[in-house]
Amino acid sequence: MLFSKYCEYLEELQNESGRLNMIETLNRMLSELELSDIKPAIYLSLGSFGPDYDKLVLGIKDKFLLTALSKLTGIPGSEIKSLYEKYGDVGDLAENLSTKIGVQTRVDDFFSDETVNRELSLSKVYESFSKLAKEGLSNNAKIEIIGDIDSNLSALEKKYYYRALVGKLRLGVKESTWIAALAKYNDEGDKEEIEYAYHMTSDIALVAETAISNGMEGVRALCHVHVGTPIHSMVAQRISSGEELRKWIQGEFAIENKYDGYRIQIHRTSNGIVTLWSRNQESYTNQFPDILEAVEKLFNKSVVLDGEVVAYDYENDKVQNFNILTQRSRKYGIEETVKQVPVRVFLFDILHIDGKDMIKHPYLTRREVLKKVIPENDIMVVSDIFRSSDPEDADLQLLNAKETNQEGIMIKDLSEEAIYEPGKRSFFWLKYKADYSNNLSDTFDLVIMGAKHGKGKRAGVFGTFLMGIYDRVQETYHTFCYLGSGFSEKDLEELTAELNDIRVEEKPADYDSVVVPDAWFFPHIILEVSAAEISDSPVHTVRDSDGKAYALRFPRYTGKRRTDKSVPDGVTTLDEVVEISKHFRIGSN
DNA sequence: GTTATACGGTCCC
DNA sequence: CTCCGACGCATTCGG
DNA sequence: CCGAATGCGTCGGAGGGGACCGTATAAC
Repeated sequence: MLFSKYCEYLEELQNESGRLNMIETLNRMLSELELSDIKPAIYLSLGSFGPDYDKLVLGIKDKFLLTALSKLTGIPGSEIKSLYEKYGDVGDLAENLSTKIGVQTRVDDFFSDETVNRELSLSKVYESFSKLAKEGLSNNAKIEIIGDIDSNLSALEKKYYYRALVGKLRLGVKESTWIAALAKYNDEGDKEEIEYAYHMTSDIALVAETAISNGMEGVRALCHVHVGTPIHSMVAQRISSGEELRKWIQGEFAIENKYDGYRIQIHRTSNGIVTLWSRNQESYTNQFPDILEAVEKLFNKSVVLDGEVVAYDYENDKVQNFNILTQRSRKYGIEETVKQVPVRVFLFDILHIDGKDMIKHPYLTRREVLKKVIPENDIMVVSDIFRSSDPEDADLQLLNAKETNQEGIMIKDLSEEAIYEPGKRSFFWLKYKADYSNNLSDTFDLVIMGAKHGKGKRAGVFGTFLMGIYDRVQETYHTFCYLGSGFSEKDLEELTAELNDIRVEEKPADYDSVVVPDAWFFPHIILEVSAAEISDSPVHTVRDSDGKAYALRFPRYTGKRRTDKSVPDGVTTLDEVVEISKHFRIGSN
């Protein structure tokens, strides 16, 4: 298929509303694709370049493309930047730049008369992305590659080419859309089976190719655990009160600690090859040689395990703060960091053992098998459960979790139906965190200091705000976090209009900020903000007397505009933050 | 020429 | 990770 | 009784902090 034809389909999707129409369009596209084009067509439509566990990473996002476009078109960077503020999308920007310089292009075409030969195929364009993913390319080399493709594209093609480069097609097409389309594509198509095959292989394009070349029989053959290939993890539905759990779980349930670490899936093939995988099917195999070694030592069967890895202080028997663990995600100096940041894996599930899938068994059965399989050792332990049938226990355990600085609790259905549901946000598992519950969460009254322009559906309004607290001693404002979650579209429109009236050219003298937003404002608007914890910050400027800086983790607008409070007295103070930071923390340091 | 810093990108939550 | 909004599907409401 | 209204769950795409990595550039 020609890239131009492919883009016409994308444009159609862009203009459609309603999932059913999109599915119909995707099916027309499918029927026209060569078999060899199916994978590129699907990966690209998702803004990706391969299955998650083995995809190309370009290292290109909007900021880079703005400088690239400036160099390619000769338009000054400042002008490109202000146009980007307007469009909020690099694809839309590239499309419109191209019509802007279209006159010159057409003159060139007139003399070269190669318009026909210039039509690029979908596969050709797709191949070009692998050139960009090569390591050690200079930025100029990348721009050259992009320019080579760009010069052969129409305005419409540019729109989707540039969107693909940043991995955001903004079409409303994701894996589940393709699953629905594939189910419709073939009369026998069973949506459940296609979805299941996808969750077991983590590769929607493989499932599509299989469905089209081998039919449902081929798809069914994919529906099992492939040891060595990551499976989509089951994740929990959230609840905000103990009694809410009765909506989903009728009988007995298990309460577990919710560990604040990385989700990890551990695979060992029958011939002893161990691989480790993240929640999003990225490899952890190189990151955790300590876990790798333990698995190699402890098992002699094929096995797939599910758990959470945390940084662990073995001396004091304490789970450490999440940010300590993140030091383990590195490419260099791994051996030293293994010693500096020891970890422990809390296992809570087993998906496969010795040639048999465990997925369809109830939780207690899976746990029994898991316990039997894990030998006594330090680094890999089976997480404890507390069995109960009383929702009040959930509230009690959550209180206890908050007291002991834990993230929250997990509640798991113990009925016979409660199987492992790969890839699902399942109601068999519920997560219950203090910051979901109104009476247990802390809030802050922060003042808007600055803002950045929104992108995509937030183009034209401010999309995120720089929020600050007030220091009564120094009489200065310090940045505490950016805030972009929790706003309705109306909120953003109103705030944008209001803020434009109090916008100032320069950063006010009493603002202490390292980060630089697109716009600065007089301190005036106060918003209520809630968060999960206070973390140490390398960029924000809320500092205690030791000079340690803080920021909010998972900040969101509660919807409460504090018009009842005024600046600066109504703004949360430095002293208050320092006080709250002592207990508003998950794990130990 | 070498080292330090800035900036953007990718991934975890 | 959190949140909003659009959509699809099921159930209830009201003429 | 049936179309309209409402409720609920799902999905996609906005947005957050932080550690690390790679490239470019400034400083030495």
